[in-house]
Formats: sequence, C-alpha cells, structure tokens
Amino acid sequence: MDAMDWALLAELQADARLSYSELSRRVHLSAPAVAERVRRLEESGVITGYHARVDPSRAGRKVSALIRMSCYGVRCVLRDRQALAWPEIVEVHRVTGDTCCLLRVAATSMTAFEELIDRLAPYGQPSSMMMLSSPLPWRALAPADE
Amino acid sequence: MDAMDWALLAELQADARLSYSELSRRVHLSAPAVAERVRRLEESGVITGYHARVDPSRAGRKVSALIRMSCYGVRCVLRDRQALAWPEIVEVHRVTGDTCCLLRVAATSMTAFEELIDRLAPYGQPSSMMMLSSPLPWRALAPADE
DNA sequence: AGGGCCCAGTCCATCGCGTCCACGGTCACG
DNA sequence: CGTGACCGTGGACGCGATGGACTGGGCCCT
Repeated sequence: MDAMDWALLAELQADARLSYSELSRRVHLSAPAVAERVRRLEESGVITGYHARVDPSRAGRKVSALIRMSCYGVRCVLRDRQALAWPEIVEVHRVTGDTCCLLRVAATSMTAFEELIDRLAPYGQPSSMMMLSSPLPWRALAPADE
Repeated sequence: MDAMDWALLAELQADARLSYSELSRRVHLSAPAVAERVRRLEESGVITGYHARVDPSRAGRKVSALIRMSCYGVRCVLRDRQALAWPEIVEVHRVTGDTCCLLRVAATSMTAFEELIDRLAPYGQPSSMMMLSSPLPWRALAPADE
C-alpha cells in the first residue's frame, strides 16, 4: 500500500473501466506492472469489486429511503433470509444505538414504499428517513495519512 | 430499457470490468450491439459511473459509522463546503425526519472518529451509529416489475 | 565488502478485444 | 407495396492485455 497503489485506487474508484494501458499512462508505470499491482490489491481484499452505479430514479425507483429498525428480541430482519431477499432493500447494515439495523431501500413509488413498511412493521417499529438530494453521493477513499 | 438492457445492467453492476465481448457472450448479442446499448445507458444517465469498491478497514479506516445531524437553522453541514471536504466523510445525504442530513464516515481509529465528532458538534447534535457487520452490503438494482 | 537472492519493473511478442464501417432484416408509415 | 429508420451482424484494422525473459536495486548472510 504505497503511493502508487493509492494512485491506482484513486483512478479505479473514479472510473473502474479504465484500461491497464490508460492507467499505466496516468501513474507512469508499465502496463504489466499496473496489472500486477491491481491483481494484488484485489487478492488482498483491498478492492472488493467493480460495480456500475445505476441512478435509481432513472431505473424506475422513484422513492429512496433509509429505514432504522428497532427489532424486538430475536425476531429481526437481519436473520430473516426471506426479508433480506426483498428487492426494494438494497443495503442492510447492523449498527449500534437504539436501532438494531439500518436499511437502504429503493421503491418504485410511494405506495410501493408504504407497502414495504407494512411488511417490515412485524419485525419492529420502522423509522423512515426519505432520501432527498445528496450533496456528496460518494467519495473515493484516500490514504489515511495526517 | 428492455430486458436486454436490464441483463447488461445486472452484469455491469456485478462486475463493471467485464469486456464487451464477454458481455456479448453472456447476453447473446454481438459486441458492437452491446457497446452501443451500454453507451446509450450511460448517455441517458441510467448508468452514472463505474467504481472500484474499496474495503475501508483494509484501507486503514477501521471505524465506520453513520451520523445523523440535527442542525440548528441555517448553520448546517450541508452548506459548509469546508466540512464536506473532510476526508473522513464519504457520503452525505439530505433526509426527512428529525434529522436534516445523514453522514457516512470512515475514520482511521476511534480517536480520529471522536475528533471528527468534536468538529461536527458545532453544526448540531451528531447522533452516531457505529457500523458493525453488513448482512447485505449492496444489491444490484433489478427491473421494478411486479 | 562482496556475492547471491528476491522482488518489482521493463521490454517484447502474441493473441484477443474494441471500434469503425458497410450491409441486411424488420417494422411503421405513407 | 415501396421506403426510411432503427437495430443488429460480420469483417477488418489497430490497440490493449498478457505471459515470458531479462534487468536493476535492496537486503541478508557470510
């Protein structure tokens, strides 16, 4: 994890489809060397994958929200594989605090969202935060120096 | 946005570095046709980008959290460009509810995280949810049919 | 201090892939 | 029934990916 690795990570976080030869030009290294470094970053688990990002609203999911779940005892969304398979749910994170887990959901419409809330309610009170704009939708991870 | 487009979206959300010829094999289309369809998906804004995903903990960010901010009046993190530039903050979303925005942060250590909380406090009470495991770190958007 | 080892990068050659172009099938419409 | 637009196919060409052989620098051991 030297400066060269971080330069490659910066490029690939910004555009995962860059070719090795283009990467090699940007970081001033030969293409095979770049390929070798990227392979190592993948194998060591630093890079977990490459993903196209899709705009939910342009893909027919007009309503996005974050839902905090405060589940009662063992009955938790986290452990219900069937609930985790619901396609509206796009992320599930276990968190600390007065809520056991946090869901990120993308529903087709407000009525579809309401119907999802009804399905979630049996697991514990869902507390919804509707997502409005995102001043910072994402940021690339940079070297954690100081 | 027909079934072929969704098949391409599914493949590219799972692995953004697939070559056009590999894509063409998987969706049973010729490579130029695939390239043309992908180009249209990009231009129409359905695909917003391709990004390598980096494991924060393996990249030296051991502490991840979601922070709900309840800002006082106009003084809000959302409007402070300097605050938005802090490298620990990796996502900022405006949401509804008793909190004006939600931050996703990745700090190097608990002490660095504590220091971030101190910097955020002037904007309004930060309410932190430390991220534990993620039963569903992400899911690809699928066609919203019924 | 010298010798040898290992890691990482470069160079080169081959093969496969991306991209452009011309062509053809299909459908809607006049 | 002819025509144009759209979308996909196939071929050709140039670039990129990939594996192997070689080289230079750092490090340890003697």
